[in-house]
Amino acid sequence: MSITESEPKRTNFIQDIIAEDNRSGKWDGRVVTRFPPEPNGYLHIGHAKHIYLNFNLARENNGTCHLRFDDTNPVKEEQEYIDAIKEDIRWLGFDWGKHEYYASDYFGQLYEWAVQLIKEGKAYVDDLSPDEIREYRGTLTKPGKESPCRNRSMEENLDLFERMKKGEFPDGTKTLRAKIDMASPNLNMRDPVMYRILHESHPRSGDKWCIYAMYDWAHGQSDAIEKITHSICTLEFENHRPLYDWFCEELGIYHPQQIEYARLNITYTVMSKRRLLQLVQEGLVSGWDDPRMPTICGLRRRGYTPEAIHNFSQRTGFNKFNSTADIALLEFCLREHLNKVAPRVMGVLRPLKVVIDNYPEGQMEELEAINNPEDAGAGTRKVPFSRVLYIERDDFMEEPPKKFFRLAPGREVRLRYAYYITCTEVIKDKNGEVVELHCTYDPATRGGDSPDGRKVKATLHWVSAEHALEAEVRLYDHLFSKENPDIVEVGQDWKSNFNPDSLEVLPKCYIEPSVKGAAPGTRYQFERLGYFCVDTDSSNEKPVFNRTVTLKDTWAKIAKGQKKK
RNA sequence: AACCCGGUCGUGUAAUCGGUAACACACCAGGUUUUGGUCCUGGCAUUCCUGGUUCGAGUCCAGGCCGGGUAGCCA
Repeated sequence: MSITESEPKRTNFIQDIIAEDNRSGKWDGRVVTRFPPEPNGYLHIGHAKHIYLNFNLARENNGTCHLRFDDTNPVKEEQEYIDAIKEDIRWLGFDWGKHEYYASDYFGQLYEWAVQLIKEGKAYVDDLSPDEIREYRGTLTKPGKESPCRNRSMEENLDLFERMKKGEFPDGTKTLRAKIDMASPNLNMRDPVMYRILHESHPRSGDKWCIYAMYDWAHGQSDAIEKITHSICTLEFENHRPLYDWFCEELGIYHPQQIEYARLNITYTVMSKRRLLQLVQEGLVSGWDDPRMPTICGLRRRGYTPEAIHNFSQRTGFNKFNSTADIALLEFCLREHLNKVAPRVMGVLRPLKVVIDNYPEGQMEELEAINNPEDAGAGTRKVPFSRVLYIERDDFMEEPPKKFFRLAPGREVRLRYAYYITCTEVIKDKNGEVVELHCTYDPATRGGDSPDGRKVKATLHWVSAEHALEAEVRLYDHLFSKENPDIVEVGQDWKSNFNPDSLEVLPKCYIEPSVKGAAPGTRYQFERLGYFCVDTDSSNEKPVFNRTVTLKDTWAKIAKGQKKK
């Protein structure tokens, strides 16, 4: 896979740890990482960054990266998500090869290890209810107290645990707990639950089990089974590390190193699975793959490239404190890549009819246009020109303010790759709205250059009315109107910051005919406007384009400044 | 004093043993240009505070301040 490297790759504290381990021979030079998603939802760009981290760390250190589904909670998990997750990782360009694993495949080993801990007096079956467990746990400032079941005999624990497994007890009536320390200042060490009873069919293990391991009991042990060297997770698991270490030590098994780093946050969006699910369920967006969503499938549909996401992952870096990346950086990474690979094309989003009065009626000629000035190998194409054209409404102003270089009455501009035209007449409807322009063209300027050296200050994109393709174009803006969606008026929640203008549908746009028949996912730059890609809703009868991201727009910035004054 | 982790330009990161605070985005100002795009040039922080060690501290020590995480039979 080619990743554009526009700046030297910076190091990070995790790579430093790996480099040191390789120097000291701690893992005999092995590097094995893993991406451990829970199949209970779709992946988002934060996951993409984690995937990028783990697969790259493995690749750059001659190691391997496993894909392991953390499927220990059958209540929430589904096969549908497993398939979608695999598709997303492949699209990002990573390959786990034969290393596809499931925590559910380890249920037997986990059970045996639990029996081992019971035999050693390090785990016990507890009869406390969920409420009682919470009460016995104590609080952040007060130690917990021991369960009356804590000192059951080893034989009784063994018998009870086996009967839990056999399904003799209803959900929630018993748990297996590690016997550690109810007074520990770390709540995770106050006899954490290892198994709960769940009479629930599992997507992979079916009805074989009715006791399911908790995260802390399953995750580290899965890492151990797979001989992971560096188990990388997010900051909120920092408090779990002592427990991660405790299980491996007490069991006397292979002991990977857990390393935590800060999860990704981005301005003007939300990132938690819970919130993304809420947006979908409450119909604020059309689905997980709504092009406004920061999900991988949403970004894909929007027209993002894997390379842009990789570069963004690299540039946001890896650290141990919370921060929020500017969405402008993501958009920069996107433009940077698209600028190099997206073919140029002309499309008019808000059409304004232009008649070239001195151009012969019924005549058509094909003008040569460059496909990508950044890529000489991309070649050229022919664009049809005729007497009636469309230009962008924004490219004409009857009373142009200072610094507006585009078309105005009496003014001459260039039509890209075509001719210089001069506006001679403005036609308005009864409301005073401009509906049509009449212009004259200079035949000597064919191709867009004036032989007499005359200069124009603007070059406009255009499309021949008769030859253009009619298309729907969907414009997207940030999902939320505030940089930090959590800043709200009293009594409101984050959803009150949802940006009502995040989607604008333009049902009747005109695109040059060369894009006809382009498959969904095909990306273009519509010159002077932005990058667009063919949506999955598109058909030959009705092409649909998504605006992936705008071009940088200096004029919009100036105009905004003028408006303020 | 619950415990754990952390604090470097507006934002995100870098600075190997203690040795001129660097890069990118954003922003501002210019240049080039048949995309007001791209590209090019320039501008923009004495590292949370206070003290200490040292010829020398973003880096080491002490105290403070501020931020995040943790009381699921979720992961």
